[in-house]
Amino acid sequence: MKIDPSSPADLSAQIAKAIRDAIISGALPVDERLPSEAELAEHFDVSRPTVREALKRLAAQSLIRTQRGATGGAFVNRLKFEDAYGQQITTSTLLLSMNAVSFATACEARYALERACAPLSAERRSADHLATMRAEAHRQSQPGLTDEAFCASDVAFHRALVDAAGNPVLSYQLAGAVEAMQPLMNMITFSARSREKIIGLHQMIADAIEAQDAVAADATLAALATYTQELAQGVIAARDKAAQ
Amino acid sequence: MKIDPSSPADLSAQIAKAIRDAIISGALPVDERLPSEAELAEHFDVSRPTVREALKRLAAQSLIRTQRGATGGAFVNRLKFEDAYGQQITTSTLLLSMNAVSFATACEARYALERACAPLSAERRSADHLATMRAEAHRQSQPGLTDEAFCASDVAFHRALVDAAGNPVLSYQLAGAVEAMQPLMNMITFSARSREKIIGLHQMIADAIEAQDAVAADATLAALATYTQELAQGVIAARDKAAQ
DNA sequence: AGACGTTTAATTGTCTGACAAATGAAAATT
DNA sequence: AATTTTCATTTGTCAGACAATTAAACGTCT
Repeated sequence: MKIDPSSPADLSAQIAKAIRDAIISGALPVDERLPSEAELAEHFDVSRPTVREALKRLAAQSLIRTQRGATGGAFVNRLKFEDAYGQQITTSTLLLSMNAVSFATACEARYALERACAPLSAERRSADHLATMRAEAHRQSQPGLTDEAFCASDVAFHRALVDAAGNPVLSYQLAGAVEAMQPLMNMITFSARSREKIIGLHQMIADAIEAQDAVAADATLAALATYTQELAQGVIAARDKAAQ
Repeated sequence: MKIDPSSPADLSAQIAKAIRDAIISGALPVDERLPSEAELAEHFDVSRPTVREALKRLAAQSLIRTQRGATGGAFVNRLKFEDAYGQQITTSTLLLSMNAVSFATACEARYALERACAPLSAERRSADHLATMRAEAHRQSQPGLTDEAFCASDVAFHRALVDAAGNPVLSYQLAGAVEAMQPLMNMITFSARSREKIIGLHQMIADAIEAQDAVAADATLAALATYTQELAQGVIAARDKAAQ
């Protein structure tokens, strides 16, 4: 293969793209061993450091893994949902923080997505997921909980709700949406009363899921979305007032 | 700063993580210039190639951009929705193809997500988005269209439907779900009759969105989901039969 | 012959030093 | 003052070397 040396892009970026395309197209199947760095360098007519930079780019996307030793090398990595979660969360978090995405926009997206899988969760919920939801709701009611811990438990609750749908693709898609919201949620100071109301809604959601009542679950999620927006608006209004 | 040389992880991975954490935490704001490669090498007590491998990892995630020249260097990149789309699509596509995700699972996730934003699309649709949907529906009715072109137009139609919700976070989340489905959809051979039915449903969706009728849009999307699953089941059944 | 230690070859990880290319700033020239 | 030239800085690339790791091949002893 040849690489265009007159292209404006870095050689390592071009090589990474070539290998990435081969992986996506299926030309390089999972667990296939790539040629050694020395062979790749000769093949693309570049030096080994350049090849290594390309491989590191792919490793950063979890597309390959490397192993040292006699039978080592770079192998096409089976992308796990777990790996994809991490990347999704990093990307989503940065997208929200770097693009001045409003709380309202992010919150709307989050609850729209959650409501999408609520009917499926109601239909398929296992005892495990229900137990997790109950446990988190109970944790949230404990006194002395910091706002951060409350938010973390909130994320765990909603994560269980989403996982209950039993669709890994949905879980993966929503992981970013829910977890990326946490830094924004952490800005909210929860009063005892607002916590009480949220916990009450959480319990209602758990009840609806347990009863396999999709309509009730959807309605309660909608109420939670509305209430969360109200809380945030209060915080924003107070902050704006203080800024004056 | 110091890097643990006894850690099992590569030095470049550790350095990349340190810088990535600094970006995520906000310690390194957008457009901030990182120290030069030579300075980073001295700072982390490693060689320049090692620093470069770390920077390439970050560049692969669009976290930094680099520029040559006197005032060049590596800068913290403002992550654009556009960049995030690309990564999302790549990741989602590979997740589906590498993990033997069934068509049913992927399809369910896709339509669940789409139905989540249909009410918002109905409420906020602009003339632009409606025009795109109409144009794609019309393109789909043209004779002589290959299955691939039909699928591509299908993606464009649904993309417009999602974008009509006017929520960039939702658009970003759904881009992966919809586009990653395309390779799976391309496996389906569309008969003239099935195309006709799909186009009819598309037109009904466009009508509902235009009329701002969220309920009708949701119902039609549900019908489309069911029909798509039926088509796929037919293909799978035929394939299994041929395999015997 | 079989179990166990040793050597060896292959491969990635890291370092050093060097040069090319780009680029903006400073200096020189018109 | 405007333009050109020079220069310093920084990234991009290369060549070569050595260390670390690993599994297979080889020998040795029982």
